[in-house]
Amino acid sequence: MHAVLRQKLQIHSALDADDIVALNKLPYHDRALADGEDAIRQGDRPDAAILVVEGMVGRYQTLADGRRQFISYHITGDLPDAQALFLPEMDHAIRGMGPARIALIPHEAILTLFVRRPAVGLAIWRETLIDAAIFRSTIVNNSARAPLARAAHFFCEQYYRARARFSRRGEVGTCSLPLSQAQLGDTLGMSIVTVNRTVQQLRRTGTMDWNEGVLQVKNWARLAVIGEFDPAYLHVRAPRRL
Amino acid sequence: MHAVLRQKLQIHSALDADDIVALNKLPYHDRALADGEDAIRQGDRPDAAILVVEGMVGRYQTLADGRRQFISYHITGDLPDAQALFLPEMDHAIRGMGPARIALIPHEAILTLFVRRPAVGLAIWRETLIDAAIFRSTIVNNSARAPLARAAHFFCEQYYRARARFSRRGEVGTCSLPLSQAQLGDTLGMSIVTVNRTVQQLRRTGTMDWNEGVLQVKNWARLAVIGEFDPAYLHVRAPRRL
DNA sequence: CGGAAATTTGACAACCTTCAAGAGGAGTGG
DNA sequence: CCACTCCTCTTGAAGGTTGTCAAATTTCCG
Repeated sequence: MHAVLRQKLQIHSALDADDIVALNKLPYHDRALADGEDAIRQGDRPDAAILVVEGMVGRYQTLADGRRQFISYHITGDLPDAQALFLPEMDHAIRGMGPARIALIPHEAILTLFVRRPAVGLAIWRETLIDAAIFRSTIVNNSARAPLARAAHFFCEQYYRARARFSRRGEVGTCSLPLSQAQLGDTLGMSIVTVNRTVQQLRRTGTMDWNEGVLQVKNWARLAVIGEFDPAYLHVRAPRRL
Repeated sequence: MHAVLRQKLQIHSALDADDIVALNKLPYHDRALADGEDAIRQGDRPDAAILVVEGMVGRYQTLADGRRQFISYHITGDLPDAQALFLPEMDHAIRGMGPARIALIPHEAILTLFVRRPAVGLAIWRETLIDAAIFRSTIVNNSARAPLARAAHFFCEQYYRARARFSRRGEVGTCSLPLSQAQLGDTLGMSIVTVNRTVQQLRRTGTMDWNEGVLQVKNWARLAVIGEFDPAYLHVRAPRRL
């Protein structure tokens, strides 16, 4: 758990030895999430923050008529509800996409750490800012791009984020993306039928495949062109050449 | 300028006398923005933060084919590019919607202030988190709601944010919303024709009007129902009864 | 093996976008 | 002062895309 958090923060922020010592003393407890199980619900006032240790979790809001809109997905090392440190009431829920493992870190311990080790606070602040940058990109993607480009951009982002952390060069490869087509529809704002046809159309380009929760990228450059994908907004400190 | 910033932060954060003294010493310089003038462009690396003093500014991204997608709008007291304090490269641009006045506060001065007065840093952090909450809501709105509800929700948000700051109770009233219908289309992800017909449809409900840059709310309760608007996500500390 | 869930396909209607053109103002120059 | 241009708003019509409805097929899980 401590290693996961440290590595994530060090992607974009410099931590000194004392920061890391303090980080490693953070108390936490593990929790397993079943597929579809909520870790937090809309309206909750959590007193601990979530760190994704393994698997994927998704954030979503529920609409008046019961439909869901997914907002973002998070993988190992992400802090999907860091904003709850300062905004007491959750405006969205968080659930496991497939089975996942999370660590719960008491807010109190994190806030104490911020006082003693401001650099850690800034690193987590930066984390929340990257989160917001991804939201901005999602607004643009879901509002302005046609289905094919929209889906391609989404796949690019998921692949890039999964890969940026685990490997350096990955023109070709796979990553986990354990969603159903219905859930992808609730992510991109398209009907399930359109999702299905769009994914098939993408497959026919030969740039990617997506089956049984695994995304396979066959031609990164062309997929990125289709999705108009420019990873600048992910603000990885030293942009990785994929 | 100092009063504008102080009042904004005090909406949601407690500042003590020393915090305010330090805040009032922040250096800045004023800048006038003409209608449509960019304050910052995508790719810039600004060394000063923007505080909106008067008027409205909008953030937008430009797509591959030149189309624009507006992301958010900001009024007096907002810090629309606070994220640039820690994410050096701008992933979007900021421009005046109608003539506006902004104050530029050097990043260096703000960062120094954070060290001496951590409460101010937390207040601005909270500001960026509310920003992100608004983004989440925008993702949901633009992805999942039909045109009528989508436009209604947008108008509700703009009205609520404008009103939350300036007056307590405003079931009925007006606020400035200096956009063209084309720009609203680039905000909500709808064509200009659909915007026009949707606004007319909203007018016919008798709940609102929008003309010459002025939004007039005639029946807040019904407009909020049409837009499925719940202001919880704006995280105003003591929710105002509108 | 059987039932449920997910994916896939087809058909049709509805909605939205695009294209086109007209109306109403604001600003400029003759 | 009027004509002209530009911009925004508005309206109409046509065509295409997407959503809805429905059902078949495949996959997953107990």
